[in-house]
Amino acid sequence: MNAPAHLAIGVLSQRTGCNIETIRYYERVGLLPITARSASGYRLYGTEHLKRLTFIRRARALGFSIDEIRTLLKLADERKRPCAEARVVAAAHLEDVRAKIADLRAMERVLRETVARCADGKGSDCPLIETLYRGAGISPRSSPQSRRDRVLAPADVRPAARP
Amino acid sequence: MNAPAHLAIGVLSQRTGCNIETIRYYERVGLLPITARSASGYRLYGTEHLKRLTFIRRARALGFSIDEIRTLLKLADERKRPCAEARVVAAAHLEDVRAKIADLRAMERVLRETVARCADGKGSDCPLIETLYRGAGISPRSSPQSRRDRVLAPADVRPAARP
DNA sequence: ATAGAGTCTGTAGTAACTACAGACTCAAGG
DNA sequence: CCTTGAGTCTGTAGTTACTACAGACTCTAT
Repeated sequence: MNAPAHLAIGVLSQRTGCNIETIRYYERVGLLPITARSASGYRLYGTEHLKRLTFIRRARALGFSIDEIRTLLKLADERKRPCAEARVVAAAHLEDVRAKIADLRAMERVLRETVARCADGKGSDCPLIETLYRGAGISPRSSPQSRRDRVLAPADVRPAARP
Repeated sequence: MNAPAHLAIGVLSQRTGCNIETIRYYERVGLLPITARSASGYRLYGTEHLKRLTFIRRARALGFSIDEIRTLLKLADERKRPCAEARVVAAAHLEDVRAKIADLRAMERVLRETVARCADGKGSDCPLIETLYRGAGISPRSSPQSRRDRVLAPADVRPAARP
């Protein structure tokens, strides 16, 4: 065992690939516990934090939200009958992921077709822009009370943040 | 033609399925022009706004960011050689969408497998939680300088907002 | 005249971070 | 012992694309 008893935040950051500000953020929002501090106020972490943070990062990489992870961690912490409940969380999330894939596939198809028409466009107008202006065979909504933005995809499909 | 000369914001909202606050937001961020106002200060819209907003909503539904739409609109407004440039924007976006699909597929696979193991889990521990803690055949990063969060997907894969 | 709907501005909230500023602390070198 | 540079601290503000108010007007119909 060559692991030291306490790790500084920078070491934890390196070991998990999670940046320092994010670690402090996870503490603020309650995913990581409030740690012991050194005499001068530095956070001190142990291997349990390393494991927990790894868990969090993996779950995030699988697309779980912070809230879902909070639930999962609570279940893991309780260590009683967590399996069924954890499965519910994961299954719901799986459905979300599948819905998202379906939406993105629809986007992909329209984009691909439009870009293709753009590529061999000999006319004066840009087919891409025409498509967006005139609509790709989709009419603007007629019923105002319909809750969904039925252009191509459900209303709640928003692009993920791309910095 | 039964379209009136000016539409109030609420009517524009109904016709486009875009909510009122969002319309004002688009004006603030420069996607919609600053409109004429009635004597009492109400915004007045015409069919050109209706078309433009429809364009914006469709582009958003296809996952274009506000910034990309700004570019697209500028090209459409300029009406000179927009096709090639618009195609570049759309093609880049198409690549993003494809990358996102690939990432989500990877998530889907791991989630599906994990949930399945969870369903027929006869042991005492939850395989889902174990997976997250121990890793799904993926080791925690060793090289600190590697830029990507190589758990399953690139670091910039974040789940889309789900209210 | 008055009720109820529509609209206005401005601000603040959301998710999940990221990016500072300005102050401290720590370890190594001279 | 002092300095230098790296590490860490807090707190606040920025990001994206909206959404949700509060409080004040205005418009339409009865």
